[in-house]
Amino acid sequence: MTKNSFQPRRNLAHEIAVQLRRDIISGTFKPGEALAEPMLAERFGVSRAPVREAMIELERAGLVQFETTGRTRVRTLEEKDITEIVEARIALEAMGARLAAIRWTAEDTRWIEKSIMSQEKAATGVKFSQLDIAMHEYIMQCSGNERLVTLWQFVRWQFEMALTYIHSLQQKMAPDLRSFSVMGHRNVLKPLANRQPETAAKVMAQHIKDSIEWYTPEISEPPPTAKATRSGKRPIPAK
Amino acid sequence: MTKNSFQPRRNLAHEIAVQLRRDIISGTFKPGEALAEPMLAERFGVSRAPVREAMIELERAGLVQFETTGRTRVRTLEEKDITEIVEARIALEAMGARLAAIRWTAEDTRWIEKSIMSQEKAATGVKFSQLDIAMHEYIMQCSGNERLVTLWQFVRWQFEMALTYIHSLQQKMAPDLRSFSVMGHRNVLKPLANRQPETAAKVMAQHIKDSIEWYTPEISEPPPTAKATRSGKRPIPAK
DNA sequence: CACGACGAAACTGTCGACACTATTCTTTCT
DNA sequence: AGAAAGAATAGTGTCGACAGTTTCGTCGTG
Repeated sequence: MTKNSFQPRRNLAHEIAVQLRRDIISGTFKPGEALAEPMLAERFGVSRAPVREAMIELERAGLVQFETTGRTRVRTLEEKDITEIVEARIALEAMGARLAAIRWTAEDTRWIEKSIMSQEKAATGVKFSQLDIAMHEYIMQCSGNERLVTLWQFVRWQFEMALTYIHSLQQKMAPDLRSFSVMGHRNVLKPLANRQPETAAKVMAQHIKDSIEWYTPEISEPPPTAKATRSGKRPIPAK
Repeated sequence: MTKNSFQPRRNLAHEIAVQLRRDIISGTFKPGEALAEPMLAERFGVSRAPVREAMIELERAGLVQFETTGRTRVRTLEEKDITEIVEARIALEAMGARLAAIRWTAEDTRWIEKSIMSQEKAATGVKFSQLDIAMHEYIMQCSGNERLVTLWQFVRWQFEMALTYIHSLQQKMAPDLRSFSVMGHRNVLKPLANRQPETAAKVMAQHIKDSIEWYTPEISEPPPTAKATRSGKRPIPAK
């Protein structure tokens, strides 16, 4: 695997961005919710400057959106957004798999096999998703294309946020979904290990398309409107 | 064509980012060159705050890079970078063409035909490239996937920057290169107009791959090292 | 002459302040 | 009571300042 040489600034702003990203993905801040700079500054115990920079970093990751007035809100998630995210994932990961197949090593195979074994043992849907995403990330990095990985990261976080709003994953995972996904992963590994770029691309695209078929029917909860989530000042959780 | 609903903050920072992007793409600031915030603040007649935000926006577009110390430099361009950019373009634009073919309209066909006619009349390589990129952008927006377009924009600016360092484009365009490119565009239009997604994706990928084959042999100038460009305080050009 | 240490200059990260604008609440009039 | 107008509250955009750190230039020494 080729290492990704991208290194973000290691300043306060980045730390806050990481923390805030976690909060958004985990649902602490809900879609449509306003993110006021003074509020966040107090929450993290810093001034507004680093918060502002963190906002920009999150906007680029597609987790928040700026209004024309300058206000920032957590990005809302609708049917169309899921479609877009998946289409973007397919575009990037198909190419990622294609390139990864070219440079694939025996060590990479071992890594994936180990990951698949962990996936089979994952107790919850959440845990499984984490392992799933980690595996996809590994393959992307095997592509050796730093830019492709960077672009993928943006989609990845949006995807993780979407997963939070898919109910079924929050509970114990359906055995058939798990075995289906694992089978998909085995199918992906095969052309990679055999160094068949075109097949790897095709199988990866199909795998992503398939796995989302299992999820989407479950996206029942309509994203709460901004008004609904803002009503009543939510107490600021302790840092 | 579906309109892209993304709207950036319309503040000073964004204006500076746009201007600075132009300066980098046009070669006013050269790869490896340090971009000090006070210097840019003076150049644009603003304080450091908007400049800082502009830097983050440019970093996301891949035009500048942060060092671990916090310094910002114009991103360097090497052989590998061109490869990465092209691979990313293929990934995104193949998917873009695939989706665009689904929603393609007669109006879109007219737009492209008009663009191709302009391309045939373009006097310089630079002008041709602009029309070329505009056409690719149009197709991306026809995909109807806002996220795909956003991701593509990042690669696009890096690609434009790379073009600046391809000498042949700066001069009068070789007739055979032009007719070759135009033919490629006609080939792309066909499956789009016929609404053949898979063919459109394949042809678009091939077209990008082909057109870069014509360029790359010309990338002879090694990117100047940071040291070379920093020697002697370059006078700040008037705004 | 090369090289390392020291001091000066420059740059970044963060903060608090202020003007201006958007939003919310209150009051008044129909 | 409902709507419109105005006041108060909250938030954004930008600035200048300061501490800490890096970088650059210079001087002294082997």
